[in-house]
Amino acid sequence: MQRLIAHISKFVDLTEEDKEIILSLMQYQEVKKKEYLLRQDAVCNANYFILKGVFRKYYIDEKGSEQIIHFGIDNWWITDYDSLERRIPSQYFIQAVEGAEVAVLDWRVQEELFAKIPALERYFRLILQRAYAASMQRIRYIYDFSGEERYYHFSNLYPEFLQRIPQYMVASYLGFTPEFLSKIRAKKI
Amino acid sequence: MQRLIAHISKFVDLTEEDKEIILSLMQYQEVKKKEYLLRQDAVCNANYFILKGVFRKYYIDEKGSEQIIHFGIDNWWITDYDSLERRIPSQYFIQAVEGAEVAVLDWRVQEELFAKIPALERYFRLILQRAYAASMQRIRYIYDFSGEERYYHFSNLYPEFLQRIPQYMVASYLGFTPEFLSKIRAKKI
DNA sequence: GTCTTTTCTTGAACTCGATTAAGTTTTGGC
DNA sequence: GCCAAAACTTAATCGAGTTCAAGAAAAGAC
Repeated sequence: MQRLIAHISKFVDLTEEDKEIILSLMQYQEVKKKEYLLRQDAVCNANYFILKGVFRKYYIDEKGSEQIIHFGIDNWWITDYDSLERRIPSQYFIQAVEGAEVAVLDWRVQEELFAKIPALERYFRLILQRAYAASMQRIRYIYDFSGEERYYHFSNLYPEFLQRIPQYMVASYLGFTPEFLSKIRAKKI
Repeated sequence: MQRLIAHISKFVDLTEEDKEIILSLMQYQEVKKKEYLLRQDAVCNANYFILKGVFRKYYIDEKGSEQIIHFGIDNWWITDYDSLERRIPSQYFIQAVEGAEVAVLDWRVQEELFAKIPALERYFRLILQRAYAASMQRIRYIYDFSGEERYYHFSNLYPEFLQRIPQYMVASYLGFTPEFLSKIRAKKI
């Protein structure tokens, strides 16, 4: 849980008392591989800080196949903000790709925490700015580069990550079929 | 400027004094067609609330052509948060598509405003959540639907908007060529 | 009003990546 | 260690959308 405190401290100043309040109001939770933090049609009840592990956020598209829109890794928050804040059913699944540990911030506790520590409201504003910018960047990659280029870019940026998750998930995240990914890899070797 | 106050009030409670502070610290500005609020390589200095008009946020891609990643319309904020917050050169242009009016929140004033009115920090957190969710939704559309489907979806959602902006901008936003858009339209009629 | 610039259209050739339908390899449960 | 399930590969065919090039129409400028 110290990783969470360290992360928040990179963005805003916390007193010792603040840190204790945060630790007392958030839950540590272990998540097994393939376990879900959120399922489609359920209302999202918490924001999760990933202490360790990998999560994927996906939905079932028109054709009935899984489409990954986001990977959550160490030191990122993962949730469906739209469902969480507006208390509406989510369109997404959030599932552990490998065994993981998270810090859980329940939505009812969140308000209490913001009231006690206003700096946290700022922290989340900054986190969201970062997430939003990353999402814009993602759209850029989709538009600017071919599937092959996106794959090389991704594998250069996260080489170790590529080893940890199944290829069909990478293909889904990058927006093409597993068959096409096979073809790209065959070309290279 | 009352539209801005009305908008903020939809998300958080403001006292009369708060409203006065906001109005006193923000600038009203008229923007002519084709004028820029931000250019690539410049550091973004403000967040703009669109009172009236349409803006496009775009960049120059690898091949040297303009790629629109976002349209800003009435009652939305538009800026490059990454550049604004981290004080780094922007990758984007923000340009008025038609004559417009904006409320300007300078980055130096922003901190002052947050200090005086903590509710605003919350307001921007909520705005960003919404923008982030919209961006995710955008990625979904790109992955799930064909160019033709995206066009019909867009034209059903914003029929009047379609009349106001050149078609090549719509094509760029939807992620295909103007030629292809022409073909889609030819089919329909 | 005419002239220039901007925007839109049309058609032919081409390409990236999807689809389908095998077969192969790897992983995990017991 | 064995078997089933999950993950990956290969190859042929097909289609959505690009590219290039040229011309038509619309919108500003003076």
